[in-house]
Amino acid sequence: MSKRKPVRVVEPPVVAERDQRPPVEAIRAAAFTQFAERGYPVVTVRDIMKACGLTQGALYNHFKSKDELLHDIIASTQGELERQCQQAVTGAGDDPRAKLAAFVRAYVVRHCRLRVEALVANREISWLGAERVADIRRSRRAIRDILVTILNEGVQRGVFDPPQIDGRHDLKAMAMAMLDQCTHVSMWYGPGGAFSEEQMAKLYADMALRAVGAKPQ
Amino acid sequence: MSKRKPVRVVEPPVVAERDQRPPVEAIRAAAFTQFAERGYPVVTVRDIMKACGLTQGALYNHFKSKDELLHDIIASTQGELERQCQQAVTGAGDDPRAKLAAFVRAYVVRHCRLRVEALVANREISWLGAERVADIRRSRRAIRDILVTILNEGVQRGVFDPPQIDGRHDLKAMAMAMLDQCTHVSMWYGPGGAFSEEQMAKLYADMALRAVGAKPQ
DNA sequence: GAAGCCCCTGAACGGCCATTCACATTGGCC
DNA sequence: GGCCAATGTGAATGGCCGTTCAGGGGCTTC
Repeated sequence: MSKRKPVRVVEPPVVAERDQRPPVEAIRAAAFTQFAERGYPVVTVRDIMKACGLTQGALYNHFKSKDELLHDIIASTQGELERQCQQAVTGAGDDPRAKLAAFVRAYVVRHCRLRVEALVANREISWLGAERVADIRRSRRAIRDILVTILNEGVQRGVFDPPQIDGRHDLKAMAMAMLDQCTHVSMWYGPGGAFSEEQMAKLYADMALRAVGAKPQ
Repeated sequence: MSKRKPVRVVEPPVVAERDQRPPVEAIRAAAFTQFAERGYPVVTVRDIMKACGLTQGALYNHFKSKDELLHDIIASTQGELERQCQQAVTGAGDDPRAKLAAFVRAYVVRHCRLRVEALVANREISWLGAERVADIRRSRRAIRDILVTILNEGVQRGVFDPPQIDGRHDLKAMAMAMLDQCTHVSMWYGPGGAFSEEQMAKLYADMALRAVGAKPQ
């Protein structure tokens, strides 16, 4: 009757065959799956290593600590996300409307396609030690700032007419709102549904353009 | 060098004076704060009880388990949220535009004002055992359905003209998107900022109305 | 065939976990 | 004053935790 740990639905991993990939990758992969299914604090080093056919001690030949392992996983998806957002915007030409649409579409497609990666990056980030969390936050701010810049341009050029509160805009809040919205598709979108990733992305881009009051192109 | 637990930024609680309120409430309050600051799995029963000036064993005179304690906390805020949403809508008259605005405003004001409650309810829910999570999910679905119903009415009556994908609506997806957006104000809104809770609520209501293509009233 | 390196093993360390239980201590009521 | 229920204590139970480290294989390179 003494259940020692909260379990988040899924049971610990069975023993596995030794993963054939290079050990660092095998460990990363196993940890990723475990963190996604059960959450960082209840996944033990032993669980992770068992899942790729090694023993506890071997982890420390490849990572300094469990914490570093988590950071490694989150940082790599976060970095790729930032790159993709930047790329989408620079490839979209000069019109703020096109930039906004491209940004949202890229962001949403990614969050539909790499749901699990997004989930881990967003849900487990709070377990990172203070030093290791800093660069992830920086990247998030950078992404937000891309969006804020687009909104600003749109307003300056008169192609966006966003809602005001007492005569003032709050473009930062709007950017946050949009990002929250787009980020959390990953929490409920399933590929089995009636709409594809691209259709979702289009829907979200439409909503974003409407929200900022984009003038017809 | 053997840091035993991930810490989520904040240190365990110092010993506290015995809380003067009735014990159940004192425990609930202490647990709530601890869960909010450090997260369910790393908060120990000893931590909670120490924070309200009791010892571990006493918890079990008031709750069956740590799990039940968490459920108790989440269920009470979730219930109140559901009630407030319902109330806002029924008090808003007949026009779907008014209903939508009222819903969003109530939801956002609450999530700005009770940020921490929202945070705990959303972040820690995944630690609840399968049996205990069911009624929370039911309540969430109920809230979503209120929103879907409003959107549906608006479309039927021709006062909403939401974006389509390949000629079809996806009102459920739109409802989810709006809820995600509104829920996560609680993650970054701070009362020190330039805008009040009510101003935020108005901003979000405006965005929602624009997103669904509400015709001018 | 020796040396050096990389990688893995599994025991060991010091400590903490949720829950139970025999045992006080209270305070109201006869 | 005696009884009872409610409530609190803190030791005990049977574990598991992240990390370290001595020991040992199996490579390559001389």
